[in-house]
Amino acid sequence: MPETEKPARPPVTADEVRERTSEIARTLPKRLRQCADYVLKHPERIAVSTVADLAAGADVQPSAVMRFCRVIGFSGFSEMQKLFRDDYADRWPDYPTRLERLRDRDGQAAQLLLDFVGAGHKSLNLLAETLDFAAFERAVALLGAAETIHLVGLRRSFPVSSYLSYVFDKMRIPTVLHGAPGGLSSESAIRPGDVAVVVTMAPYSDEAVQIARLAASLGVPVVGITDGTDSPIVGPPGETLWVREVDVGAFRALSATLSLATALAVAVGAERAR
Amino acid sequence: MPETEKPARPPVTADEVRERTSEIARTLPKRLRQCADYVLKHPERIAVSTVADLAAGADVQPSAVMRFCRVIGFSGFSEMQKLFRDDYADRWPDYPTRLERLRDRDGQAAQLLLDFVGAGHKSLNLLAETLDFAAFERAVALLGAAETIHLVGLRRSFPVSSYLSYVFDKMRIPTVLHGAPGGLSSESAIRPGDVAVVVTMAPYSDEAVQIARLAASLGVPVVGITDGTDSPIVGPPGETLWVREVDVGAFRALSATLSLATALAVAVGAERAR
DNA sequence: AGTTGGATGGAATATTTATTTCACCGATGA
DNA sequence: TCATCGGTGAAATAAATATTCCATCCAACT
Repeated sequence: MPETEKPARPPVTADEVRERTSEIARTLPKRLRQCADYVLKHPERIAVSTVADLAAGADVQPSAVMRFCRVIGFSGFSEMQKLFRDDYADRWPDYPTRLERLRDRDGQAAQLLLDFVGAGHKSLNLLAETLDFAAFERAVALLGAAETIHLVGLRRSFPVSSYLSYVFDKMRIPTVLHGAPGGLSSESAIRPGDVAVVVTMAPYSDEAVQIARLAASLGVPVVGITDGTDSPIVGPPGETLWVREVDVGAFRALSATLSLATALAVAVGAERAR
Repeated sequence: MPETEKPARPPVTADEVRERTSEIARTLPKRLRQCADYVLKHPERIAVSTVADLAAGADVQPSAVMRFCRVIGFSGFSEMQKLFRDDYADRWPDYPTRLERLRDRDGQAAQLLLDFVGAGHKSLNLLAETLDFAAFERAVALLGAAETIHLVGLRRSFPVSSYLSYVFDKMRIPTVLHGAPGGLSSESAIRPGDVAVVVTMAPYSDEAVQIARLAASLGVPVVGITDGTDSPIVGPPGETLWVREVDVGAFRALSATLSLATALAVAVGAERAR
């Protein structure tokens, strides 16, 4: 028996709803198809309508609308509507206020999580506002032309370099991941024509800095992702991208750094596809 | 006797609401002024919020919001909301707003970065709004009492487990990181009294699932971080935490997952400090 | 200090809205 | 022709939400 096409998971963006809807619209029975057509035609109504309004608009019964929501993967109309409302509100983001509403949650640990979420929002904003986009574009060009990309990131930055390694690999771009815990040193793999991405945050790790120096001495440009002007990797030919993470107590998440790194990798992939 | 300032007739456009509001804001008592300020600052919220939401945003009681609606000239909140909902539908599609942000940015790559930042924001919201906080607290308690914590995460999830390893290490909590690329299998290190944290996202990696099963068979509880109800690690004793990431094209960042993981680790550290 | 009147918070109530249920319909295949 | 089953509509129920009410508070005035 063939697996059912029903998605186990509800969509997370309005776009995803549109996609799924148009995908399955042709296969739906009459009334559900009317719902689908209406949703495709008037997506903006969803955020501000009731089930009854929507049903009237699509010329069906409310229960048909409910069924439609389920077919798309939601638990019901409310869940779908929430998505569209958030999507709308996201254009005027005001995350602090939104989080405030969740504040009076149960325990300590829950508070902490909200703190990290808040810090993540702030870090992302900071990134979007302060990033040197010109340098970012140049870094993309540089990496787009590289033969092999060397990824360097230790300790706190290791998740970043390992994620870069994963994303590049998925796009079939050759990389070498340096400094993996317990891994062997692979510094000798650095050759002219390559480019290195070095991620290091204060306090800067000696090994990362050394690999950066080595690369520079071989004429290999370094794309640095770092967090301060006093960073030791500023200087050698290449580009430097600054990110700042907002911290929670003594701890810092990686939201901005990882978003930057991911965008960098995907942009490089797009660049190379041409 | 001077005419009262109360308009007998309700406003008929959203603009009119704004005008009246800013006109009388200074003359209003404290709570009503808070409402006025909030409405002026976030007019877009009115169409998609409930009275309770608005009240929370303005930090007043719902009844204060009701009074505010009356002061402006409406019969109640519903009447005001109706006005804003109609207004909202008229403005659709709101691509201009969206494009505006994008247009003044230089190139494609910058574009992409902003997309990832946007996805990050959404993912964080989704996390804050949908996380099962009770399960989160239970997971913290579980890990707080563990002897050794086993961290399992491969491929896309490896950055998460390696970051957990870093954070736990910083707090001097003993962990074993499994499945490091090129690392040796350390499954035999799993012993009763330990707890495992298994991070795996669709498509689920076999190895991660197997380690989870092994742990379960040894009576070691598993704290699962995963993204779907059909995830194979749901089931064994322990807790399951669901996270969903909003994606950009075919790519997905890790903002929410990493924030959750970090918060989990720090909360466990705090728990143990007691 | 005592009185008064508006302002406020919180809880009770009314209303709207979402969701479930179930009986019926109509096509499809035996 | 009859049984079956997905699809459908309508009405019942559950849940969320708006609205009202009232006891209490607070500041201004006597």
